[in-house]
Amino acid sequence: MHDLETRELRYFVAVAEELHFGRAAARLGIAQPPLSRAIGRLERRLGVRLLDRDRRGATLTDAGRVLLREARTALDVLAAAARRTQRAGDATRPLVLATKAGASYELLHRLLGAVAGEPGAAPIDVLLCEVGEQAGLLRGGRADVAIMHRPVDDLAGFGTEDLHVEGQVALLPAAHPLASRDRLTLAEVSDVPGLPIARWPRLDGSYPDGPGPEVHTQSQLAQLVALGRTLLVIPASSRAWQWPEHVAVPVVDAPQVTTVAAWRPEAHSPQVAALVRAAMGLRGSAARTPPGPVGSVPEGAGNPVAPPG
Amino acid sequence: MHDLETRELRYFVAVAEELHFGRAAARLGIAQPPLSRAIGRLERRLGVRLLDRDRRGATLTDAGRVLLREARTALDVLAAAARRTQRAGDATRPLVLATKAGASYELLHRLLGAVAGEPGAAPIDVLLCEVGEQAGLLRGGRADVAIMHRPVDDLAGFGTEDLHVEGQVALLPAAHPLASRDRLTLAEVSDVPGLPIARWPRLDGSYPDGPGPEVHTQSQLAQLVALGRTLLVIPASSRAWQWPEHVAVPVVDAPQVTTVAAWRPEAHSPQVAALVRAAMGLRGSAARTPPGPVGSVPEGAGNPVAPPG
DNA sequence: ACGGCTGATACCCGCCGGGTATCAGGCCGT
DNA sequence: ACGGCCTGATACCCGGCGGGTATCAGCCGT
Repeated sequence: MHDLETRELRYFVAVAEELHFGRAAARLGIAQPPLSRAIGRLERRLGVRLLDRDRRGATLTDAGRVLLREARTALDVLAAAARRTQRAGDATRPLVLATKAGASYELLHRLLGAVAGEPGAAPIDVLLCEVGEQAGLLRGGRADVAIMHRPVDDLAGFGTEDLHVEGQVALLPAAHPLASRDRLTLAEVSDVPGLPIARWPRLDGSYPDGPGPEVHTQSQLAQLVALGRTLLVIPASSRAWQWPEHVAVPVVDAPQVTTVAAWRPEAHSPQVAALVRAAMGLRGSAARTPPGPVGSVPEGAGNPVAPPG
Repeated sequence: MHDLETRELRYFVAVAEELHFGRAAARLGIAQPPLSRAIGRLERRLGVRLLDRDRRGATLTDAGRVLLREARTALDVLAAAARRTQRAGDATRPLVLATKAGASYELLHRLLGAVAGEPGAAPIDVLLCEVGEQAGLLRGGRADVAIMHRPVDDLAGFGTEDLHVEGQVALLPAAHPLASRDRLTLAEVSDVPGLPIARWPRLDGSYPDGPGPEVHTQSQLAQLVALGRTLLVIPASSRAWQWPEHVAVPVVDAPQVTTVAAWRPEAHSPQVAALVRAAMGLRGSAARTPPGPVGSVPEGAGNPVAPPG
C-alpha cells in the first residue's frame, strides 16, 4: 500500500479544520476541485470514509477525527525533522537556549558567563518563553537546551541536569495581614479572602476551577501582581515579580522546585555538552534556600499552585 | 519553504542505510539517476549537505545522521497514522489485544470470558508477543490494548489499569541445593554457580554483561529452562515455564510485579473502554501471592533480573 | 593506460497535480 | 413551486515532475 503523502495530510488537515472544501482550498492557495480530488483519493487509498459531505459543508467521521490527530502530529514530526537537520548542518550555528521570561536572571547571567569560558562552546541565542513553552520548542527542534523546573514542567524524554534546588515563597502586598508572618503553609495561602491565586491553563488549554483570575501570559500575571489583585507562589529566587510594595514569605510545605537544564538526548552534540557542562559548573555556587522544616517533598508530587516566574 | 515529502524521506533512508546509490535504487525498485536527483533536490531544499559522495559510495554527514534518525521516526509516525485511521474506520473490526506469549493463560482466559459478557464489546484478536514488543505495537497502532507488566515494561504515555499484583519466584531444578529453601533473596539467586541467569537484550539491542547465556526469544529461553541451564526469576503466576522437575521458590526482595492493561489514551474508543472495564472486573478475583516480608518495592525501582514469562 | 566502479548529467515520456468550466443536489426566500 | 445559491463532484486541459535509458565524469587498482 502506498504511503501517506505529506501534501495529502496538509490538505486533509485544512479540510478537517475548516470543515469546508472551499475555504480549505482558499487557505491552501489552490482551487477547490483538486482538493476534493485529493481527499477522495486519500479516502480511496485508505479504504475509509474520512468526511461526511453535506449541503452545508463537511463533518468528520470517527476515522477522520483519528486521522486529524495523527496527521497533525505527523506534520509536526516532519517539520521538526527538517528544522533539526538544517540546524545540524550548520556547525557554527548558535545554540538556542529556551528559558522562561521571568526566570532568575542571575542564574541565566552566570550561565552565559560560564559558557563563554567553556572551550568548544558555540554562541548562545537566548529564547524567552511563556510558561510551559520550552518542552515544545525542544521537541520541535527549535531549541537545543531549555531551563525548566521540576516538578512544574513535563520533563519526560529529556536528558536533565539539576542546577539548583529551592523552596517557594508567597508574594503578597506588604499591607496584607499575612505579610508579617515569617512562614506560611499552602493551606493558609490557597484561600486568602480577596487575594485569590491566579489560574494557569492546563496542558489541554482548559482552566482549573477556582475564584482566581485566568491568565495565560507572563505579562498578564505581572499586571495582576503589580495591582495586588492576585497572590503568587514562586521559587524563592524568582524575584522578577517582586515590586517594592510586596513581601515574600516562605511557604514551608510547597514542593521544592529544582531548576534543571534539559535537552533531547538524541541531539546531544558537543556544543550541547559544553553548555550543559558549563551549567553543571554553577551547581552549588548559588545561595541555597534552606528547606522548610517539613522537609523535602517527593519528586512528582504534583504542581505547585503557581508556576515559577 | 516546502515540506519534506514522504517519498524523499523513503529515498533518503534507503541511501543512508545502503550508503550506495545503486543498491538503494535497486532496493527502492527505481533506477539510480532519479534517486540521485531526488537526494540532490532534498539537499538543495534543506540547504544542507546530507551525504559525502565518494568513489566507493557515500558516507553520512552529521546532518545526514540527524535526518536518518528523524526520517525513520517520521515514516513510522506516518505508517502508524495510516494504520490507526484504517482501523478507526472499521467499526466492526476486532480489537487487538497484545500479550506476552508466556503470560498467565489463566488471566487471559478469564479476561476473554469477561469481555464476551460485556455489553458493547467487540470481538478480540489476541496477538502473542515477544518480550517488550507490546509497547511498539501499541504505539504503532497495530494493537488496541496490551497486557504489560510494571516495572518491567515501559509504560510511558499509556493509560493503564492495574489488574494484578504478585511477587516473583525463582525457578530452579528440583535437585538443586537451593530448591529445598522456602524463600530466597535476589543476592542469593543472582550468583548461583553453574546456573547463571539468562541475559535479555536491552532496548538498544545490546546485552548486559554477565555469565548467563544470551537469549532474545521466549522459545530460546524455554529450551534453556527445560534443560536446566538457566535460572529464572518470574512472577509467581507465570508457571508456563515450569516443568515437573522444576521448583518455584519465592524471592522475597524481588520487586512486586503488577500486571496492567495498557492503551494509548488518544485511541480510547468505546470498544477499548469495554475491554478495560471487563479487565477491571477481574481485579481481586485472582489469588494474590502474599507479599514478601520485606514489603512492597516502590514503583519504578528498576527491572527485576528477568522479565516475567 | 585502461577497465570498472562510483555518482552526475542529458534527454524523453507519461502521469498526476493543478487550473477553469460546468454539473448535481439540497435549502431557502420569494 | 420555482429559481437562485450554496455546497461538493465531474470533465477536461496543461505543465511540471517523477521515472526511464543513454551517457558522461572522476577515481581507483591492476
